[in-house]
Amino acid sequence: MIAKEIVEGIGPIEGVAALEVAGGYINARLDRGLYGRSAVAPDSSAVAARPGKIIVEHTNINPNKAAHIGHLRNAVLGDTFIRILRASGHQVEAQNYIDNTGVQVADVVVGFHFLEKKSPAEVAELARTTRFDYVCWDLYARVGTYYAEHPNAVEWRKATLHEIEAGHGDLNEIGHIVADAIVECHLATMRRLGITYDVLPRESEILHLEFWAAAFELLKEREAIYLETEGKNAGCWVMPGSSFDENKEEEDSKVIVRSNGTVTYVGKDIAYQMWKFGLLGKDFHYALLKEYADGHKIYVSTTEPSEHEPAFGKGTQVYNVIDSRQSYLQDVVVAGLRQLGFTEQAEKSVHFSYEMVALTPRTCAELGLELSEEDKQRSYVEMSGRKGLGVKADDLIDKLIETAQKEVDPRHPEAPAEERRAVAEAIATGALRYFLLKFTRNTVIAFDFQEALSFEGDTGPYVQYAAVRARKILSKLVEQGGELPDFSEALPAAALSRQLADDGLWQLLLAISKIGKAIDGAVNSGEPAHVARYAFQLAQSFNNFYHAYPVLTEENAEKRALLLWMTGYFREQLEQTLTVLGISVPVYM
RNA sequence: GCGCCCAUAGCUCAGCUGGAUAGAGCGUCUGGCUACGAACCAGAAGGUCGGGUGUUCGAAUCACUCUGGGCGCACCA
Repeated sequence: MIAKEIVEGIGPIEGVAALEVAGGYINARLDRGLYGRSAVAPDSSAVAARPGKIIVEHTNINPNKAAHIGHLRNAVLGDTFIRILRASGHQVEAQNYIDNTGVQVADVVVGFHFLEKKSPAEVAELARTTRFDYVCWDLYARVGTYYAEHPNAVEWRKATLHEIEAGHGDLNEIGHIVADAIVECHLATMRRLGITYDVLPRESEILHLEFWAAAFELLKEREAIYLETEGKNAGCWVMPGSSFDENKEEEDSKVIVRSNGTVTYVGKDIAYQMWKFGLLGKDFHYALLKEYADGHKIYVSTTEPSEHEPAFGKGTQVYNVIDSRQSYLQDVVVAGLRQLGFTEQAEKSVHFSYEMVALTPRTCAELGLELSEEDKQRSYVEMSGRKGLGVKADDLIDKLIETAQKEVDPRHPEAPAEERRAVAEAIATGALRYFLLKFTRNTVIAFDFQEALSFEGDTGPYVQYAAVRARKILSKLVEQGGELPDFSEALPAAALSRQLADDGLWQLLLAISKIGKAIDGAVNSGEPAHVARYAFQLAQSFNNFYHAYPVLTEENAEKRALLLWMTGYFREQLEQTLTVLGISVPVYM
């Protein structure tokens, strides 16, 4: 009733062909010719640059062992979100924090020095000649079991941490050899997936440049923390529980400085978060760590100035890609900023959280890992670096390439081996990135080899395949001596109106033109999975089109022009979407 | 004990700020390759959205509650 009155009273709208009443709803039918025309001959599609700089910190792997699939989820989420932000016009800085002086590195040092009795020179030799991140992976697990059996061995860790902090001695030297070598391994692993960084801020510089001291003074001055005089935390500087959770009381206070005067992890993190916003009053110096063939440079923090050092930090918004298990600590960090009076920055601090990657019992069995009866009943089992329980990133990538190669080789026996290898790599990394992105962030991924190695259905290769098919149609056209018409001439609004009366084609056009919406949605919700989902739907629409509308054999000239234009438009939009996802399109499949 | 998260088809997951007959993929069953290459497509079967109460014209979506899972809650990082 009301709907009918509205329809009758509203009058004609530009671009809308008809309004219909349907069971209390009003359906607007777009003018297909006009809509199509705006896609064939767009006015201007440049994305406007946005003010400010967004810092996205991700990866952050302890440099003491090989990266595993949990780390990959972090890095792929972070890297993709960066690409999404950049696609929507933001200036973004990719940071990867390196804790090269922490307990995890110290434990591997303990392994080399106390268990294996190796000198720094011998460790350096190992780093050069072996699959070092794998060696450390095993050693770290060994140290873990050793601690469990010899509780006193924790003294070794203490001694090691002490030397590393003081900055001298064999233990310190081994620590830096290990951390530097493992960082190189991680960078190489991530590079295989197209992931890179702008700057690597390291804990060693945070320590030597005394970032903490500056933050400590400010925290005391603004009374964000106080010296506890009684109870279990007597002698410690603590942040009251009420600062980060209104339901908390004094007894839930968080220790920031221990009674022995050393700072806790959270305290250091507050100082670091302040630096990211340019609030600390201190800064790093930088050195060029590496430069890739494509010109991309990665800088690393240093204590001494060098020539031509770029400026990092001073962000207006900060995303910390950290798994959801650390949400409590992230809350404390943000509360620290707020208590210091930096309310704006506190609001611009986003814990970009995601659930862990666990393993299915079946995958554990395939890896030869023994599980308790209890674990076998679970739907997934948590990974543990300390126990050496996990799937190494490079092993998984290798396995994916191997699997892809088995599909590629028989399809293209005549192609050069090198080219087939490149195709297999594109498929493997596309499959992996897509697999990690298709789940929304707060879904626990129960990793399963069979599922991850699949190239059919809702997978990266499915999407790549659609893109390859679109390219193939266009290249076949040229091969047959044809050429692309000038669509702006060949497809005036009237022609589009005629051709788009076909619902199948109209639906495809609607699907293709929604990329901007998908990206905006992903930015607003912080959900890269939206873009992955859009890519899949787009590929589905195209595969459908591919079967329903033979392009090159179409005899009606106007329709053929439309089909060719659609193919090209699809190809363009899908490739753009895949680029945002960090997935490349192989030359053939 | 307190806090956060999750529960949707046999399995794995979507479902954005509540809106029309709840969607994919896998698996199962039927069909489709002398081809713009089937890593594909078409079709079928399969769900009282964990239970309950409430708010609303309207709830998978919001609130409360119960049940069953997961993860946190150190002078560890």
